[in-house]
Amino acid sequence: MRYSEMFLPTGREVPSDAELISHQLMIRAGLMRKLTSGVYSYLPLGYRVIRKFEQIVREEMNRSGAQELFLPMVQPAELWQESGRWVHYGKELLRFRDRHDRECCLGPTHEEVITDLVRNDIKTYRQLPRNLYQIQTKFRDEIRPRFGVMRCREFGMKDAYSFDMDEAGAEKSYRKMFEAYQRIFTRCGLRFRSVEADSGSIGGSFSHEFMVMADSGEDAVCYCGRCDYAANLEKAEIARPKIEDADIKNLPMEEVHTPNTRTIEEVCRFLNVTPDAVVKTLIFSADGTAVAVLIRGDHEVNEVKVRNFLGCASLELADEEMIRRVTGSPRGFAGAVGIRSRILADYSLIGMNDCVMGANREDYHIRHVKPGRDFRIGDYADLRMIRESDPCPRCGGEIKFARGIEVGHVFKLGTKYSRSMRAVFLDRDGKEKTMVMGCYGIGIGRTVAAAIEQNHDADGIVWPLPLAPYEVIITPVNINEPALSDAAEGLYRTLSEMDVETILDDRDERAGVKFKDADLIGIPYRVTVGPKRLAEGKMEIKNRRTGEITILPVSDVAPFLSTGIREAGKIEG
RNA sequence: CGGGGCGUAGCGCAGUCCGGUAGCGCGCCUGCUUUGGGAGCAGGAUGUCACAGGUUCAAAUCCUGUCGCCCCGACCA
Repeated sequence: MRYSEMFLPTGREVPSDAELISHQLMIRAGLMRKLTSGVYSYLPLGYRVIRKFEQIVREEMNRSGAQELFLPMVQPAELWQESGRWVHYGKELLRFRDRHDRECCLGPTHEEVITDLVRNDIKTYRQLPRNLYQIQTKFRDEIRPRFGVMRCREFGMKDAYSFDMDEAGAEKSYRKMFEAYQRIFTRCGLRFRSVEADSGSIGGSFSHEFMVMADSGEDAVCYCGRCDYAANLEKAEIARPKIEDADIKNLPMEEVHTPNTRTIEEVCRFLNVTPDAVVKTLIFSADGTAVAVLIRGDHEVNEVKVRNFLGCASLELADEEMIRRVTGSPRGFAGAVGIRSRILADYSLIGMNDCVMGANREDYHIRHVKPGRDFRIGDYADLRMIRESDPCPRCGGEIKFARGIEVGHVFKLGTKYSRSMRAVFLDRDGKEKTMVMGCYGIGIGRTVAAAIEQNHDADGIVWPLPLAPYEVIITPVNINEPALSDAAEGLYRTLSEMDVETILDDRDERAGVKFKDADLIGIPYRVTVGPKRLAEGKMEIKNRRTGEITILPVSDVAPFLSTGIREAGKIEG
């Protein structure tokens, strides 16, 4: 493509509303523009990158045996009422009425539609298993869209759904997707990690997130330095500690006046104890019912774990009114002694026998509390966040923390949708069975943004070759010199004939401007056509990533680039 | 939704306190010079100062309301 004919508006200024580097560069490099909050247009250059990534996704999905189809974005309310999500899916589900006053929604995901499709047309075990996928626009009315295309409302997603006869088959389908995802992100040249993820109320450990590692990532993950354990922080398990029979104290409870001490730090300072001797009592409202969660003062509660343990749909910290009802005191002084609610305790409370707690009375705490003696704990469970000092739950090795961008999620659904929507089949002996499902997503735009987070420098984007919108940019230093212009045109023609994706920067601009733009948009190879080299019959090839310069005779340039690109493709493929 | 900030030319911003001719840089158009890392000179175009109402002789500026956008907390690809 000739640069002079392209719609490629680049910018020198950093847009004022962009925080993340990927967001800034996607605007500056002319990849996209915002239409309204959380809704973006892709410009030609950006769309080429999207298409490149989609193609890799397609190839690997097809290779895994999945079949591509295309489902509607507008969906009828009835399907969502059947699955129960019309009520349970929150405000992210954009609902509206059509001219006949029929309730509809924009698809935030497609389990309902695909399950409906499959239940109508798959009737026998002979038609199973199947894995169907699409690359479609989703709409989720996010509370707070941010970070450009990273968390937006309208976005492209590859979503796949597997249907199997039984658990064993579903596990096989899951495995295949997991491997396909590994190949996809490897081919893109991204540094990523698959981590165990929360699978919500469906249960099981069959959920993995694919995280592109980046400090700007919204997700925190931990991984073991010794074994291959890796998990989303909210999922990371903590082994039940062994009970050490340390010195068992049996001091009587004592209520102490502790004015102006609401935080753990203040209590510790006042009573001269360490945070691990304090027990925090957090009052949650679980589907409207009060539950007290006890956690050591130096730990943080993991709400996902609490929610999963209770199996409740909603879990939030109780409001002032509920706290008063169960503790009889204002927020900040809750304790387990005498509390009127169910009590859950984190494993770390096991063996504690002399702790400080709120007294359920304003400005008072109790010390020398002994769980079991002074109050009863309903259940012990793993309810806290992992810390960097905790050992690996698998091998006891050292746990490390990192941040990542969730670009993919593989999920075993079980029969959640197939049961509620009656997706059944007849098995070999004529018995009706419920299909076992899995679902598998990849954020298309988000992966592209994540690739930029990981691949940029002070001058702009540094595309991994498989995602680059063009592979080569030819930069004649001065378009008004016929010799330079002709040589550049000649190379452009040769490369195009060799199917090398090339931009010819034929703009009547100064060399500096062209170099800056080439760097900004991140084309992997730049061929500079300048007077000095050309007089010697040579051209200069610069590698965007390494900065390495190769000087070759004119006739060798195209073959060099073509084979270089092909080789790189082979390695990544 | 709760808390904070912003809205002035295509982009980045000043001007707002203290009311009085709407500005700067980049970009854009024309011409000449220049031509290997965002050129120089000369000339030029571009504004519903977010919107609505109010106060005033006079409002970008003061008052009230509305909308939009961004950032921090409840969700997910």
